[in-house]
Amino acid sequence: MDRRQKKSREAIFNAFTSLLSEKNYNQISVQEIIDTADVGRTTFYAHFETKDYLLKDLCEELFGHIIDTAMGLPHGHYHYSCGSATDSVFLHLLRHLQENDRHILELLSSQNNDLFLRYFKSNLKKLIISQYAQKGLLKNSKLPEDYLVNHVTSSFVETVSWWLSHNMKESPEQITEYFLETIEPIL
Amino acid sequence: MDRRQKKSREAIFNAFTSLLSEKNYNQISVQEIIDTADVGRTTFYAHFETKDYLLKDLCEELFGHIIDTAMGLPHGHYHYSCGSATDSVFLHLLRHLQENDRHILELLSSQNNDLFLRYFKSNLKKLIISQYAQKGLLKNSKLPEDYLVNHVTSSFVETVSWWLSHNMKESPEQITEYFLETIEPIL
DNA sequence: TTGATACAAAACAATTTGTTCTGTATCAAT
DNA sequence: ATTGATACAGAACAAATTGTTTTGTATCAA
Repeated sequence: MDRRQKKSREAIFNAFTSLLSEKNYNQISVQEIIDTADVGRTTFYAHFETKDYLLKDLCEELFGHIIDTAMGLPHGHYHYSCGSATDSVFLHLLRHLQENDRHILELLSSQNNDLFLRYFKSNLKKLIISQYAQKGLLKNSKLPEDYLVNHVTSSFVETVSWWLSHNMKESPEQITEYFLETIEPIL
Repeated sequence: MDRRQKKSREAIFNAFTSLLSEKNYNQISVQEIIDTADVGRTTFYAHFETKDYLLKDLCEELFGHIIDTAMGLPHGHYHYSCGSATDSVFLHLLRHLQENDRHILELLSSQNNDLFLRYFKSNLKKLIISQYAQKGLLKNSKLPEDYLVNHVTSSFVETVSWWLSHNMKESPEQITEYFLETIEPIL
């Protein structure tokens, strides 16, 4: 990709991220983003069709990256090693989040919380499916598989959300244990 | 309240609801709401400060009503009667939703899903707290109480959401069993 | 060096927002 | 039935926003 493109795209992402951490998505205008990023109006619309697409692209970069690295990991087997959870994908995800790559934590803690949690969830679901559902590891239950997948996914997202609202006082290991405590009994 | 006020307020709510079921919240302008509701611009702003407040008020009416009637119910004891779930508050809520009061289902199934689910969740949390947490019924566990409250609340909201996405093919009783299956083991 | 392209700047019409004015219709209370 | 209060419609308004278009310049990769 052209250096100029990359630079502009990055500048817009940064401006958008910065604005999102201090005000509501709906209250951010394209004009503000342009001014903050210090790029021309033409440039913005050359990169992003609308503000919604900007959000979508940003989220795909953020969560896509996190989930993809988790996808590459050797598949965990938390359902065999109840309790310890040291090699859970979930623990890996939490540690990754803790590194706060690209201010992702600010976004997940912002007023627009739910905006990002939604994208987080949709990406995470893919991971859950590829790691567990596809292998039939979620079938030992009275519950429909897609209900179970959704439950596990949203429970993890909610766990992260709760963790953030507590200013991440707990360790990733502790949070992983909390999470596994809620889902292991039903798997 | 003045009949005229009630009439205008109702007309705006209906217009808003109708628009929400066919397009995204962000893409609905005050102008559209005004035109659909057939009220003057002055009237709209006399009732609602902004579009966001309109949404907030609508949600409070919708969920406040449902939750309040559930609040009035004799407190359930699902944690004693594992499995049957016939007198669960949750079952009552599902039945209430099924009646589709004021097109609440259309809203909960709309593109703006998460918008309403957030309000649903925040109201539901109050109910959960008043029915269970306050009585210390959620303490038999290794998990922090507020984590547990959040888990139970969001699990129910997710369950409802899943139900809706399945066009509510299952009975409220069946859904209640699914839900209790996921949370009873950890209480 | 060259041709392609990403860009800035400016101008543009169309739309939106929230406010303010004037006059009218409806209300509840006497 | 009359009255005073108020909710309303309609219109006009400035300010801001949106997305597009045009023109010229700077930067790119080859």
